[in-house]
Amino acid sequence: MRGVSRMVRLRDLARQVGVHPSTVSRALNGAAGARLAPATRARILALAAQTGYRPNRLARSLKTQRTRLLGVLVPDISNPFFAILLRAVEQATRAAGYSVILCNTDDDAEHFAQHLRVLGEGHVDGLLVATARRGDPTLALLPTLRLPYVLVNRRGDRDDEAFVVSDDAAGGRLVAEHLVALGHRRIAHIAGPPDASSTATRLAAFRARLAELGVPLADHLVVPGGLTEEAGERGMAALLALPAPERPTAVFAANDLVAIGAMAVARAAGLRLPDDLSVVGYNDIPLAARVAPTLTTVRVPLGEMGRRASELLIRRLQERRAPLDGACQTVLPVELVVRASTAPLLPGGAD
Amino acid sequence: MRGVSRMVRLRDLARQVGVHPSTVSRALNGAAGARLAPATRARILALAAQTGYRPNRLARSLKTQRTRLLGVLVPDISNPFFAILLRAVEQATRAAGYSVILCNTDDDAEHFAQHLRVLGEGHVDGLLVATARRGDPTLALLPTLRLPYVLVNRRGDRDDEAFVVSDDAAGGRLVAEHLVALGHRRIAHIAGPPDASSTATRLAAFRARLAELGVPLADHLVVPGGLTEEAGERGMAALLALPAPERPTAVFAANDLVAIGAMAVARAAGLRLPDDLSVVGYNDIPLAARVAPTLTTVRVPLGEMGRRASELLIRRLQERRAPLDGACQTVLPVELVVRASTAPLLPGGAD
DNA sequence: TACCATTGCGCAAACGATTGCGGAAATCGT
DNA sequence: ACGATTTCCGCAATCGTTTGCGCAATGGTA
Repeated sequence: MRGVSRMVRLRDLARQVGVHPSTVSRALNGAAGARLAPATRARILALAAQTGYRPNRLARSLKTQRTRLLGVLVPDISNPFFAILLRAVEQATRAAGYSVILCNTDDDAEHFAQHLRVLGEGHVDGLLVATARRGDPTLALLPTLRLPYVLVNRRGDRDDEAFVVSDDAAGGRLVAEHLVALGHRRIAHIAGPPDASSTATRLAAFRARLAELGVPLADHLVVPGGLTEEAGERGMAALLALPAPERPTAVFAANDLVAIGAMAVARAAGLRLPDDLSVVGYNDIPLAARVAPTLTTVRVPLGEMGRRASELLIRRLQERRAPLDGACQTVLPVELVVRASTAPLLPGGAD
Repeated sequence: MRGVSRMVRLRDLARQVGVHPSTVSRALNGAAGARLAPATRARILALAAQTGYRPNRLARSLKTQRTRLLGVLVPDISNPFFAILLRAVEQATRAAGYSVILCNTDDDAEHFAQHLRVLGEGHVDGLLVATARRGDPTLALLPTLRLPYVLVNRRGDRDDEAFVVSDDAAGGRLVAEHLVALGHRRIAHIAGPPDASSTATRLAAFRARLAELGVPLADHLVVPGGLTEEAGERGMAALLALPAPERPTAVFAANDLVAIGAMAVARAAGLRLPDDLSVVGYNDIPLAARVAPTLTTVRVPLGEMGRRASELLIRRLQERRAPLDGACQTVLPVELVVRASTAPLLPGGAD
């Protein structure tokens, strides 16, 4: 009705070849154990190729209950961290024959719930969730959709969920050790969202390791932040507002973007980096090696994380009702990358 | 079959209320001119709310031929430019009740064609294409899908296509004028893909304006590049390999990422920026204001572009077969943002 | 020739919604 | 109280596939 020539349907092929539609379906899908005369199959395939027949996915999906579409929920796609994660996910899922529906939540429960409502209406086979926040009641809606899902980068409240994350605790400890080894004693943190397991775990481990090393993290040197450059600016502004003797000599930022925002404000305030102030980021996005000074940070295997999560989800789609064994909960190792934004506390001090 | 309790269907509601499924459909869709007893409608709506009924989108889409899904094709989502564009698109389409299927093409014709094949199978209502490349034969597949589409950021070969782009010609001219005004005479360009209308148009206008100003662009100072930091590194390396007297005093990079890569290499080679070398980027991604030195660039209204393109596509979806009038081809203005990466040619020169 | 296996393919019922049409019931005017 | 309208809603077809079941040939064996 809508175009000049309607789309060619299975039924049309059947009529032209002179067989029943079901036969065409079997010929095209090469169903296992399809008892079908090679000659007929050949005639059908030839005509299909010639007419450029493409099966209607909607109809197929309605019947088979599988769409080969995956929903991916991320907080903010303009954040390079999630963009790179998404890229890896898209590549891995495409290789497996799936496409991706992108959902941006802005870390907002209402947006999250709204997306979940849409996704639950049957257009996706499974979910990849990078937006989990602990204690978020809307996260509990997830299991009610009866869709397989895998959490990525952030864990949720439950212990029986599939997830692929990186070792945030180890990352937090590495940063603590690095800064203390450089001689820093007044150390600050610009925090991420307190309810994201990734940033919360980092902070907890950072704090614990500092305490172990005899340099406890002062509460007033932990300022609230976020995941953006603006958050870094605000956080650093708060730290600079402290009386001079209380100001930190080193700052651990929730992520690289926050670190970059913080460095901009510090420099604008006349501080020399890293001499007057050491800054550490997190994630090692490509940019971290480009800013001046180049950023000391913790490398998270972003591509690996996206790929593993995608593969896990797809595996779980195939073997429905697979039990949740250890292979479904993955923690990937991280690595400290020392660059030019951190330096020993006292210039000239040997150790 | 698959869960404990099956999903509740239209038919189930009908049975419980004691009406025909078609009545339930009419009650829920509030069809215009739906003659329906308020009491029945109320009973149906109440039960629907109580059971948390959600219509099956696949079935609905099969019948109505509309999925409320849009395909978005971008070259590389990990490039902040496209990530930000995509974010704007996602926001605008969500507001209109559409979701987005993300397709990464890596500027590769084979990937593009592959995605197009999938998208043509009926899961999307329309396409937003940010990957157009002139002379690309696979781009000609686009109209064969019989799907409405809008090109964004890059134009194609045809004049009768809907598009929303920014004024690349004006951008190229602005950069030319800026650099010449600063006194530069040996000016280089690290090019983007020659078949992307955006970068090609910029270069052509840049070259033309330079010629008008009496500072023609030397062919050997136009080096091939790309859109990534690596491309910027390679491009700058090529320029630095020139004998010293031929080296440029200013470089216009295809985009901000390329500029950042180029600056890193230049600095590593011992050049002081901007004193020894001025660098101009393009797009004004958020990062451009964060690198050191902060980057002179051309601001492209990215959010506006994504929003306008989305709205245009959605409008064209609604009024099918709308003629392609002027409102379907939009060119958005750009603006030069002067920061610290460009400086007058001769330090101390008054003008 | 009769019988059984096997192969090839058609039939029809799904999947879960939407929608033009028409019949029955309610309402109205006289 | 009766015909003409109007209002409400059911019927059945449709969207384009997939798939269990079973009928008719075909081929092989006794």
